[in-house]
Amino acid sequence: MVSMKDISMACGVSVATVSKALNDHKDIGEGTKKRIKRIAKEMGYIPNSASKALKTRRTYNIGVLFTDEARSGLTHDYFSYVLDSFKQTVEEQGYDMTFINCCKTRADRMSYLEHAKYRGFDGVVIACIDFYDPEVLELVRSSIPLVTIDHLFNNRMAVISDNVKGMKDLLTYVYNKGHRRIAYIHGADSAVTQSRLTSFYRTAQELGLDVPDEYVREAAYRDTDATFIRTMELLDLPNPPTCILYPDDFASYGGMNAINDRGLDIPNDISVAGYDGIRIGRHLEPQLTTLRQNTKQIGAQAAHNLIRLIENPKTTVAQTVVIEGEVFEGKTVGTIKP
Amino acid sequence: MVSMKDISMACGVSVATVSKALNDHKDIGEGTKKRIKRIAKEMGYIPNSASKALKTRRTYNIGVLFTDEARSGLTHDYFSYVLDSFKQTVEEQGYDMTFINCCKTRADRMSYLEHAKYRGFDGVVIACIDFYDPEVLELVRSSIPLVTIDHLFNNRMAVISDNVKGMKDLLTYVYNKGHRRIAYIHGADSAVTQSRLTSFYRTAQELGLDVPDEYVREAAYRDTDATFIRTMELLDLPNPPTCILYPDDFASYGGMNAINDRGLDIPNDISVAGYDGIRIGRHLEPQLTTLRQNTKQIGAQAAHNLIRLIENPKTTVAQTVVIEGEVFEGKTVGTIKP
DNA sequence: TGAAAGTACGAAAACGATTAAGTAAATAAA
DNA sequence: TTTATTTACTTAATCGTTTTCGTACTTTCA
Repeated sequence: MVSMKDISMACGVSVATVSKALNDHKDIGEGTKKRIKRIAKEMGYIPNSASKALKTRRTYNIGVLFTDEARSGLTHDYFSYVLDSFKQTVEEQGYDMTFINCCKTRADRMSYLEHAKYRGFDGVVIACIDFYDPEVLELVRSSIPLVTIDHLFNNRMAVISDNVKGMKDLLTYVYNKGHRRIAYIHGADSAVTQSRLTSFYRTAQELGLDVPDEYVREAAYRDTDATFIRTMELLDLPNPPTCILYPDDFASYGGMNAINDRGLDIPNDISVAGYDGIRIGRHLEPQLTTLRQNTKQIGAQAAHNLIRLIENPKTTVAQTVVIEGEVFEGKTVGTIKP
Repeated sequence: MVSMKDISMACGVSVATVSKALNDHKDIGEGTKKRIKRIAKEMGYIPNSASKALKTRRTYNIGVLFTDEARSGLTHDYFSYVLDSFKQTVEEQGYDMTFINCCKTRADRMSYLEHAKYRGFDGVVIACIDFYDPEVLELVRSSIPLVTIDHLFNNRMAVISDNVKGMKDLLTYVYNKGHRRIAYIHGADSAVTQSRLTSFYRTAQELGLDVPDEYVREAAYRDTDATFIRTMELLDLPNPPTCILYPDDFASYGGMNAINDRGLDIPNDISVAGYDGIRIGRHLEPQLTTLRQNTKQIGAQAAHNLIRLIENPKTTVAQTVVIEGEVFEGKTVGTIKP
């Protein structure tokens, strides 16, 4: 490994001069600077991030915490797209991304915060996680620059998908297609669920829509078995809905299976809509009508805001960015004639 | 940030003693060791990975290169599961995972190898990538411990899904269901494609199966449009196949759409099979028959072998591990009576 | 011509750890 | 009792950078 010392010897200057030349400090002569850079390149010099970090206290490394219950957020349709966009954006800005170790089985493991300090992350992004985990709270209460996705903490930067407008738009879309008996199978309790549920009720009221209690049921996100059962229950109602909204696209297929099993046709006999806009939904027939969340924007905004926060901690106030999605008009919501 | 120096002062010993005590060296008295550890914990001491790496030349950090054409491998059904398993395994062993920066737009970017050296990765894993990229070759020719997934380089460790046996098993399964006119729409050229294609032909021969040239067509992986077109072409043949194999599960849905558009029923009129075993395939109706690759094993083996290589570079020879998948018997391949 | 400014570089300390080598005291062996 | 060994620590160098403070030499300006 060739170091600045090697270059300094090859050039007949001090290491200080090499450092300054490579970092374009102004107090180095043009000629020397050129020469040092040339020799450095010739010798195949690569800086050492560890020693750089040690001196400057900046790692240009961002910690990511994406942890589903069982697995990482990597296998999660929605979050993997968000993460992908986040990654692309931070890399454009010269930052790297390291996962915060979330293996909870090791005896000598560190907490999330300890791990973040250990690695010296310049900032941290959190998503797809149990936000009530004490370790998450510890991290959030720390002084590390941090951005959360789809969850709001006090005085912390957040990027959230606009679930209020999303649900409103989706419900309104369905309403405008003539549906008046609309059921909603929602996900398990969380900030996201609450936003959508509240928006669902409020929008229904605004539209003058009657929503019987039995039309609103709970399932878990991405749980096709749960939505299958809930859907069966809805279909068994004396006055079943003409349209069912699901927690997310993936789970909606469980519901659609129930509907198909009953010999009903989508969208002629009953309509369905998902939430997320996962890729495969656009490639299956009938194409899934859904609220497509803007994962590209969410990831990019989270990255930009986090980096801004890192690079000027004073001027940036904690702010929340809300990213709108849009109704993707597939073929699973049919028109009801009055 | 409390450092060893702070602890040494609080304990009235030298920093060397603190270091040795915390690292359980044998030449520190029991009492002192206990005391130092206690005080360290009380003071909230967290080691500094940068300075540790600087001295020891070990980062306990693994670089990952997962790069699809446009995006990272994060949004790739198969690879995201492999990566998830890899992550879990390395974390259990005390390693972290950092992405190798693959943003190719920055002017001052580093090559993959440069980046790996810069960050001092103890090892690198590569998958889901253009293995002919010159930068990848540079990385492969370097002396960094490295494991590739689903690709074989000379003298490099590799973990590959058993595409030969996989295709053989899948084709044999279909054959045993009575099919004799079996088409194969394969993916674009790559090591994986070649293995499967070769195995397809060889197995066909072993089974005494006639495969007309027009039954074998090329599409791209995960490209539903391509498989849609190829499927239409197959259906237009004077003597169309009774079963079509696809490049992967995702792409198979493009083919199934074509089949449905023709008013044909799966599996009664025609059968299809995918490859991968993506999660949603098991939750859609009809359940997709496919070759389920063992992503859990692939990721875990890659991690274990890489870490073994890192921890004893001498004794470990470059080896290839082949992980078998298994036929997942869904409902898309029907039985043909003789 | 002399003082003030500016330019181009170097010396050395520091970041937070590890580790080889040294040392003093206690213990064991001769 | 003397010598050898063991124990428990310390000293100091080092990893590869960055950065403050000097310093020698030039240039500028009164």
